[in-house]
This record gives sequence, C-alpha cells and structure tokens, in this order.
Amino acid sequence: MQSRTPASRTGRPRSAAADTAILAATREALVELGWSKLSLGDVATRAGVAKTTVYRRWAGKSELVTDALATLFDQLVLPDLGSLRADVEGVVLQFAELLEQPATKTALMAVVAEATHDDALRQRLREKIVARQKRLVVEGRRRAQSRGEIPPDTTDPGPQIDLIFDMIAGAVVHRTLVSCEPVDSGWAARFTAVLLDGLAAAAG
Amino acid sequence: MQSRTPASRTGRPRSAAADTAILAATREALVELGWSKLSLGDVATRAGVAKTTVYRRWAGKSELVTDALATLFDQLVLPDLGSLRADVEGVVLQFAELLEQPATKTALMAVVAEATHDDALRQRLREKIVARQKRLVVEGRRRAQSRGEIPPDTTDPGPQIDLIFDMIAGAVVHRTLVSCEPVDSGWAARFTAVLLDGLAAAAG
DNA sequence: GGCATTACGCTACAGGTCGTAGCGAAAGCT
DNA sequence: AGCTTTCGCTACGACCTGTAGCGTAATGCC
Repeated sequence: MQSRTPASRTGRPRSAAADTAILAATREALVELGWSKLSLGDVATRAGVAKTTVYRRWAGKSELVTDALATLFDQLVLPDLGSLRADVEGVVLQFAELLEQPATKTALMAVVAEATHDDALRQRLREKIVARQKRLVVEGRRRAQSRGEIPPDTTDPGPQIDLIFDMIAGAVVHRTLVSCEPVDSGWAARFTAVLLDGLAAAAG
Repeated sequence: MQSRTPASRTGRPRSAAADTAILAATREALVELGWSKLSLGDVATRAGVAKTTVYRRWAGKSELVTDALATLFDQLVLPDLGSLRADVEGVVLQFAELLEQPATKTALMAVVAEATHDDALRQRLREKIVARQKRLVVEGRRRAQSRGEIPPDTTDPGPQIDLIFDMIAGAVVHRTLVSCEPVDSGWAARFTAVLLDGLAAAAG
C-alpha cells in the first residue's frame, strides 16, 4: 500500500493502526473539505498521528487519496442474480450507490484529474482501480456463457470486455458526476436494455 | 463569463483582451502544472496582468478553470455526414480528439471533482458544459428524424436524450481518461454499432 | 475641457499549507 | 542489554491565498 516495503525485519514496525486511521481520516476529510482544501496536516490531526508520520508513508496527496479510494472500491462484488440482465442491472445500481458516497465521487475524479499529467499516478490508478473492476465484466460474461445466454468466445474477448467496461462505468460515472442525475432502477433498466440489445445485435 | 456584469456604463471598461489572455494562460498553465499546482498568481504572470485583476473577475480557481474549459468545449460542432451512424461516429471521434488535449482532460476532471462538494460550481458546470453540449444529441436526433432513419417523437424525448448523452460522453471520457486507451475509428465504429442497435431494439 | 467613476498595475500583508530537518522517546528484534 | 526503526513533537523557509491601499489610466457625462 505504501510506496515501499523494503523487507526490513529489524527495528520498530510501522503501526498498522496508523495506516487505517490515516486512510479513514482521509476519506472523512475529503467529504468535508473536498480535494483542493484537503491538507495532509489536517488529515494527520484527524487520524491522531503526527504530520511527519503521514509523509513517511505517502509521497503526497495524490497517492494517499488513491489508496483511500482503493479501500472504497473493494466493497464492490458481483452477486449472482440468475440472469445476465439482472446481473448487469445489479452491478450498475451497486456501482451507482458507491459513487453516491461523497468520498468516492470526490476522490475518483480528483485522482483521475491528477493522473492526466502524472505517469506514476496513472499507473497506480490503473492497477488499483481499473484492473480490479474489469474482473466484474469478465466474471459476468463467464456466468452468462455457462448459463447459455451468450455464445462462448470464438475470438479474443479483450476488446469486447474493454468496450463493455467503458460503456457501463462511463455511463454511470457520467450520469452521476457530470450530469448530476440519479441512477435509479428505471434508468438502470433502460441503460441495460440498450447495452445488451446492442451487444446482441452487433454480434449477430 | 465573469461573476457579475452589473450593467455599469460609466468608468473605465474592463479589458476584453485581459479576459482572453487570462483564459489562455489558464489553459497553458493547466497543461504544464496540472490542477493542484496551478496558482492564480502564476496565471496572472503568464497573462501579463496583475494578480488582483484575476481576483476581480473570478472568485477562485474553480470558476476560472470552468470558464477556460467552456471555451474548449465550444469548439465542438456536429457536421452532417449523411447518416445517423456517420454522425455519431463523427461526434465520438471529435469528442475524443478534444479530450486528447491535455488542457481539456485535466480541467474537466478537476472541475467535476470540485463540483462534487460545491453546489454553485456544479450549477456553473451544468450550465456552461452539460446543457450546451446536449445540443449535439438534440441536433443529431432531429436530423435523423428528417432523414426518416428514426421515427418522430411520440413521448417526451428528454429521458432518451439524457440516456444517449450519458452513454456517448461517458464511454468516451471513461475510455480516454480512466482506462487510458485511445479512441480510434475501430472503437468508435464498434461503440456506435452497439449504441444504435441497442436503441433501435429497445424502441421496437 | 473638467469631473466622477471604474479598471488597472503594483506593493505589501497576514494567514495557511507544504515538505523537511532535528530531537528525544518508544517499540520491536537478536 | 544493544541495535534499529518508528513515533510524536517542534521548528523552519518557501510558497500560495485573498485582501487592502496607492497612484495612474481610460471612459462616460456634464
């Protein structure tokens, strides 16, 4: 999680409680203050640690918020609801619910913004967020294939997975954070219908 | 563009050249520094104006960057390419090209991030970016209807327009800025096929 | 032309944040 | 015990913020 874990065995170990306290304080401060007014000194005070302790573990605000964000995305799971359509609607609503949390929306957009001009941060974002969420698409496809709802892969499914991932995540993020409209069950049903019907028609 | 235009007729008028210079300097500084390291004092120096002049016109960093961003989005047009499919592919590629510009991607994400906890900024964003660009969807639908490609409206087209807008803009933004993959003509064609086939199937 | 009004550039300022350095004390391992 | 590393704390220079005051420049009105 931190920038380095040099396999040092001697000396006083770092407090694991401090890690969780700092990440929790970061999420809390993000909700109250937003990205631009979030200061690492304030985070340290909230977490009950010294400011220097924060700087010893994270290089800056971007890295700290990225890790705080990763703990939020770990909540996502893919429940088996019995059909592809129900699974997609379920993950859409679940993802929207996650993005409703103030800490999630603020942190995600701010980190993406910083990542546009920071290669290391972009790499960190792809590893800890994007790659993890793509597994939901892979798993949903695998279930649908085992149910016989969609045919098995004949070609490389990679581009198809990327397209589905960007369409689902992009639409939910855009509606929630840019258009600022709620993702309710009605919207989720209409979106899922367009997506699945379009995929079926484009494949056949 | 600025916060107030009190219809004052007497006194020295504000320099329009200063406006454009400040906005251009903002876009330039955003590319070099990113959001978090962008300072208004630096923008003023780049624009060749005093720092106080910037503060007289914009309340803060968020408002300034939002206006700088709006000037970029106003470049978007909807060329008539003869068919709905070609029009959609054209606007997808054009939007992707706009998002390839470093100033656009940085500014858009940063403003969205700040808007998650700033009601006034969110309102500004909706007025100057979202509402303005929805015109592209409305215009594209109107053209397709006049060509007979899609039936005329029978119910309120508002939700349909919102869904299309979020799906197009969301997918392009997500692929470009979060997944960090290029939007080339192949991806645009596959995305457009899924979208239009899905809309046709869901309507019929 | 003279006058009021407003914007401009410039300087200065208090307040806050940043990121680092140094110190002694605490906590673990051998 | 002795060694090593982290911990909390304080202090520091540097930078950015947003405002105030000053004299000057540009415009409209009389």
